[in-house]
Amino acid sequence: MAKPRVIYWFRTDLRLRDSPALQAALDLNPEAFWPVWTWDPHYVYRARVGVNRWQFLIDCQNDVSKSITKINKRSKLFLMREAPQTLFPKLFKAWKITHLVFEKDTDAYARDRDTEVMKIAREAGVEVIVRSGRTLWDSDQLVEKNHGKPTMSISQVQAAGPKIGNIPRPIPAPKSIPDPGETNLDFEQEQPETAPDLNSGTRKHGDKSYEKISGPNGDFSVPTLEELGFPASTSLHRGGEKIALEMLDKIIADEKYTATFEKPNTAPTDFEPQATTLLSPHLHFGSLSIREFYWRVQDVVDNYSGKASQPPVSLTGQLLFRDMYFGAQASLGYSFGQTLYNSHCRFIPWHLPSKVDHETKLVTGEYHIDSPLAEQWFQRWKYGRTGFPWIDALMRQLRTEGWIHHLGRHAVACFLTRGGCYISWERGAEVFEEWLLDHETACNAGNWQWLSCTAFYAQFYRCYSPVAFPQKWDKEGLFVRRYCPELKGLDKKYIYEPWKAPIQDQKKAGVRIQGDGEEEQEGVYPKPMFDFAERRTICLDGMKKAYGVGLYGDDPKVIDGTWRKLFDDAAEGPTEGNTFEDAMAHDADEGEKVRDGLEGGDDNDGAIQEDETGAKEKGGEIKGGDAKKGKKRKGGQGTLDAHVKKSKK
DNA sequence: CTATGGGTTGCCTAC
DNA sequence: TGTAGGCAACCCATA
Repeated sequence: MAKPRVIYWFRTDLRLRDSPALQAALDLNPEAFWPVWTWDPHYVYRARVGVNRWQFLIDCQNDVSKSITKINKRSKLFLMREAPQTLFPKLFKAWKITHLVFEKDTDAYARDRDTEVMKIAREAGVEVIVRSGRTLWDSDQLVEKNHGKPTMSISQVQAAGPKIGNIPRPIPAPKSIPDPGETNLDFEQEQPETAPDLNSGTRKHGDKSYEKISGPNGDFSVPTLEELGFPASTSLHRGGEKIALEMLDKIIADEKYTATFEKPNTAPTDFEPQATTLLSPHLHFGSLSIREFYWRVQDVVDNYSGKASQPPVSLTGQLLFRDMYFGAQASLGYSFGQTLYNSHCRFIPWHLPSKVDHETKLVTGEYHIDSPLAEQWFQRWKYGRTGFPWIDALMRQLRTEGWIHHLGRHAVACFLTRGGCYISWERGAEVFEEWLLDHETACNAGNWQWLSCTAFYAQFYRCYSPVAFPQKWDKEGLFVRRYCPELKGLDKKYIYEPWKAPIQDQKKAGVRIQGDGEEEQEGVYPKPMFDFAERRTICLDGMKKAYGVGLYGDDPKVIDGTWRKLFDDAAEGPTEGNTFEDAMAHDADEGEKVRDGLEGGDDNDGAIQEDETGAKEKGGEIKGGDAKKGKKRKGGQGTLDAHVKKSKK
């Protein structure tokens, strides 16, 4: 019998140490062994990936490639610029492959992709070996032990996990890797569908990564940002297994930190160094094994002489949350990443709701601009120009460095959704998806649902203040001064509410608090975009109302638009509730028309119609007639006074 | 069935 | 400077 000819398919497991799937591949004792990465157009064009995360991925790929070459100088990571679904059938044949091995991935798209690849392999007579390794416990098993239901609380994970068994100890990196076989390719490269390209806004020129299947030099090398058309990374956080293990070593060496870590007591305002581990991007790309992290920490905890912290606040507790979100996603699939058709996500009539294709039941990637004012708030939030320094500093840190502290994420997420703007959590999740180095679909969607009180968490009356919360950690405002340098000279008395600084103080500090942040101006910081206390009250009322109505994303009333009957106009959000009698008539239509009907857009197309550039900055346009028109049309949407009065009755 | 306590990470005021 | 209780009130697991 011929010896195995094996492709090991790297995906979110960019490491050599503690990779159960890689070990399984090597255990086949292959005659020829190709470590492969497929440059999937779905990731390149259809996922939101900012330049910093591209760099991190490339770092990880280069590092794993180097590590392979170190063990066998004839081998490396063979990066092929084509979708796996079309590449593999050709590759199986050309290289006479007998086995395909990879780590299990429960992301919704990954499942579809892998199902297709497994079918292709079966047809080609190639044996597929899949090993779980991305989470503490296999997510499907976790769901099974949770009575077949998505894991929606940490106590469920703590009950279900141990029923599967103990968390395995990490296995060492392989000491040898067999030679690859031939690497000639005598087939054509399938050209990808490049549109829509969700990353076109970041590219400075067109993507060149599909010009040749083996790369510009024909050596299967890892792409460069230049090849992808992106500018240079702006983050100092770097990827790769080597770096990840060094970081872990450093953390573990500090026994007290490791054993007594309590997440809620770490300061979100700390920078250089940050208060948490910064290992999350490595867990995402797999440059660090989750079991490696778990056991290195657990061993310190077990040997600690003092009082160690416990899950869920401890370091290992953080990993449980990750498994919880993975379990929820494994069970709910695509719907976990959106509100509509999500059986476990509460329906709240947020502003800027996602557009949904009712045939596929999936969000389209676009959204309805039901309120120009909300859109303006959203843009100001995204680019760190809200006029609230704590929020702006965090958003600027996120954009330039790709990472913010977990509690900082709480602050900006609460502010955008239930505690300020009343904008859909899905808008915020998209921004995080683009900018976070550690973006993990399951964790991102889960945490946004948590913070917006649509799932996992329900105490919506606990609301983060953009002034009081950072005061708890950083009275001097050092964090704000670092990321909003125009406020550097301001007295600490005003650092979180600069609009209160008298004009003399502003002059002394060399900053003027004026304008709406639409355009950046040297020495100018915008006024706050709303009165936070007022907005907090309005949002709280809206949440109370929506909780009372009690709809979830898969409710027929949510899908067909009749949810409006259950809301009145006192509820914040584009409800136009029971005063909008004709809305139902429009909703009888199918598909996109349903959502269009929901707009109640009859005579105001100019004000509410979004266009291709809708998500981009609109300059002064919003502020002009449109904003006024929107306000008027919504009758209370932007009229804070009316809402405040109503909320006080 | 109801009652009760807990839930990784709120804010404010009083002592 | 730290802590307790009120605030208004959510869901869920358990008894």
